[in-house]
Amino acid sequence: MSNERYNAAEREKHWQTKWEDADIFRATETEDGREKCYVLEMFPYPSGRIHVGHSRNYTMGDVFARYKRAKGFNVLHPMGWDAFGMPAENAAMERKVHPGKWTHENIAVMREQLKAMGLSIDWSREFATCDVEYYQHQQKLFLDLAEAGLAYRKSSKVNWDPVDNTVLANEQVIDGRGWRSGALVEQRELTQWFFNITKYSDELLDDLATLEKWPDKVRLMQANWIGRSEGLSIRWALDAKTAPAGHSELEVYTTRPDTLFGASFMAVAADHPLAIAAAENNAELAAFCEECRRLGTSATDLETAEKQGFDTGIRAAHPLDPNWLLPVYVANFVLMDYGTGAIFACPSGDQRDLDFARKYSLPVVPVILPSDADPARFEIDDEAYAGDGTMINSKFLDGLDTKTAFEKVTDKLEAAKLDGKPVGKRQTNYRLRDWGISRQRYWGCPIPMIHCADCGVVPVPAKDLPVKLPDDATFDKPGNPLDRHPTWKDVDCPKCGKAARRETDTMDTFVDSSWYYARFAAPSETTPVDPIAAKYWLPVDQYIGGIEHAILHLLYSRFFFRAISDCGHGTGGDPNSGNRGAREPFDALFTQGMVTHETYKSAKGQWLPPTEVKLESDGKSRKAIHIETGAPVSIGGIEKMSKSKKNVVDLDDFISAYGADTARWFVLSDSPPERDVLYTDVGVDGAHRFVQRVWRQVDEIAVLTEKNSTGQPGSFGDLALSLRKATHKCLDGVGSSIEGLRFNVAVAQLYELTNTIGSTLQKSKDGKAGDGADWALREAVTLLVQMMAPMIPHLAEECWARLGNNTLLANQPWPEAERALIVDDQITIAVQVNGKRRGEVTIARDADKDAVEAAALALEPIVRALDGKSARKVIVVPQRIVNIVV
RNA sequence: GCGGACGUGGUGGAAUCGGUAGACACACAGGACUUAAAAUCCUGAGAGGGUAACCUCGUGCGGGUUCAAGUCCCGCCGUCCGCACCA
Repeated sequence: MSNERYNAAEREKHWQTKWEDADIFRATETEDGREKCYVLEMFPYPSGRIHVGHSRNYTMGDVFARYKRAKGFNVLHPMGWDAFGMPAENAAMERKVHPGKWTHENIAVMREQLKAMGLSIDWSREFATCDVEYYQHQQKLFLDLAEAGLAYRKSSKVNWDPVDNTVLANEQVIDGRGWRSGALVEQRELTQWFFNITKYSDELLDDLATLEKWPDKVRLMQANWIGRSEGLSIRWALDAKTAPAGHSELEVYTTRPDTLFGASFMAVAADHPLAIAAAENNAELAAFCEECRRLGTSATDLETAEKQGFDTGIRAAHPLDPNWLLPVYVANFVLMDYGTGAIFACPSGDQRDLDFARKYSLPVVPVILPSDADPARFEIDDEAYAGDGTMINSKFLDGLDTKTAFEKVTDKLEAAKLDGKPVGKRQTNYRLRDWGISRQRYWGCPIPMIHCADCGVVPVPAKDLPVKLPDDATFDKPGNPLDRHPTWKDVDCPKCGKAARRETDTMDTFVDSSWYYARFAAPSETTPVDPIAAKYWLPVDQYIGGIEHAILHLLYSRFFFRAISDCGHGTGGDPNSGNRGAREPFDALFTQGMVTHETYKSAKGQWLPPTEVKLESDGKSRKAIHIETGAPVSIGGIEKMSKSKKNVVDLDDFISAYGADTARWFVLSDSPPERDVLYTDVGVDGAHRFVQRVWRQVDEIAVLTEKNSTGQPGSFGDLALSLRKATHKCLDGVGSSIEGLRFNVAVAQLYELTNTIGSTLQKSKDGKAGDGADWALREAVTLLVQMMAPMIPHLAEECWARLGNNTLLANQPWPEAERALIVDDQITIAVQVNGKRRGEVTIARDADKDAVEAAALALEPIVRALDGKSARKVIVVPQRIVNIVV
């Protein structure tokens, strides 16, 4: 017995080189007879280094890709870099390093880290979105979208830092102040580029139903995000005595016209034209509107802020009762972006309206009676009732149900006239807004447009692409480096030839990630998306990434792929014919959980990395001290591994200590993949022990069986047979677990088989194993190694070789389980009395109900539990359970 | 604030369709091997009661549906994710 320890560091490198030399992970260009399978993990932002937290996503994708390859699929498993973005520009400002240099250095490090994990990636297709070879195509896509009217300019709000004179991202606004300057942030209007995603609202919503391999929760979140609603727009006449000049009506959108008799006030956004007009000669109101603008642009801030309003003094006439005048407020919770930027409020039916009404002592009239409420006693206290019911206090609607009332009011208001036009109009509304893609930053894809004083906005002619980022930009101060570059924006107008200026906005990085998966199909093509390759490879068969992308990235990608397809860049469909090609980019989606880790803080409140902390335990409580200073360290909460909290375990450190296989095994073990997994040293030790244990086991069995490795014996003893059954059941189970991405279950099944092999091996060594045991052992470890191969591929190769094979395991087909060994003729099912388990019966698998019932009733514990009483009813679910009801 | 999810032993979790709750692992305890330790191997264990056979309770909390609920429904509590310029 050799029994040497498996040297992961050395052997992993060895097998990675073998795979690379054999070039086995390179995908074919197109069709090769096999069924295709495109496996993709959301590509990383090159932030610096890869930590164990990142590695989980890639490991999962890799297990799936390797498994599918073994199952005979033509697998495409590429990798690239989502390489534009703010951190590079921040690094440039802080460390005086060019964003491109910083990014490419990070990529170089991270590429090596990913390679050290032994991923089955086709590296020949790698690209970074910040390279002109990629973004030039994105510029072409932009031009085509603009041509098709899908990219356009309009005014919208940004967070403005008045000290740094720069636009801030939402995450750069902390408690209403700029993160660098500390200045109070204000909203400012800028003309910016937008993609017309709302044109696709209905398609994006309706097609969610076809995404059967997406998690329901993601589909639901997207549906709510799009937020299609059927409602009514209503024009309210303004009281001429109180309205500002030129304003005679106020249009609101509502999904609940049935509650119109519960209306108690109107509210408009601070930027609503009526608010602006009213503020002109009302300084207090103007100040209030200014205050609303100071909240910045983030929805979280706007909606969690205390509800505040200001009475404009304007009064609006109720559309169903011209003598009923309602006050018009400016309210900080009404958003200009949604509907018409104005609402009528029914406090009894909407919590936000109710809170507001209570605060400003406005009337609260209940108009809907819940079906289970007592009409005499029903009243609204501090909880609004938004559900359905019977109309009350609503004149001609009284007694109707909510839906009928909706129809009746709607019909009436559609027929009613104000200034000769209908008061009400049925309208489908969406919460989804067009996608603003302009960023006033350097490190992004330049928008290929030119501003000419005479010709207006002129697209850069396709022949003049790419519009390259200048290398000699300066990053010493805030603001847009493209805008202040001395010469870059100077260009001649392509139309009239006069001096003009380039667009200095760059694109949102979400644009980069909205089509990269299509580029992977043919990453060197001269057109953005090669229709032949795309038609073959798309859609992505299995997409894997974090749940945090459930809405934006995935929705943008679904939109962008449709939009570019409709401009002729998709999978070869013809937008004008019935065949529009593939519409959805991702056929199956899996959202994986994060790797979490404890956090540590010094007495001064600084985050400390785990490497600088020593943990001590006296069995009951745990203490942490700072290794260098010996100072006490407070142990904080368990949070997602992130650079900012420093609770990361570097992948290089991990691999040099334990090897890539241990890392892979660890992140797959225990936690279900869609849930978070907690990183602990003891958990890692456990994973590492397993890797070593498998190696020992294979080594021992190889030694034990190499002398007598004869053909399959004619008969097997009980022990050999039960090992064979365990092995083939495991094979069946692991296959379907990987297929269903239930990696933690696959891991448990492999542990179980290893345990069975271990005990059989022990008996064999003791000479008590009986007929065929050695052969069964060899079969078991051989299949074990093949099953482990997708998860811990290096060790599997090593074991494969140790078992005498001179082929690469990565090229072997997935083994087939023997059906006869999987199905038992005898099964054990539980027997309950009144739902409580009182015994179990072992019976032929195909026994009929009567036989099962008879056997169950004859069981000694059942007879005892029945205690002479006769069964009232016996429920027999074949192959599942017997329940005797007395 | 709005939208979405999750909650099972000391710990991570399993239970694929409403059908034996706690697979598998970690930690722990006892034993074997060893001069000793490490490593390895074996055994034990949800809680409570009982010499034992066995009994009772038990999947965040409170209700409900069902022969049967971790699983379905209603309400509550807690944690996490997203909210449009972080990626």
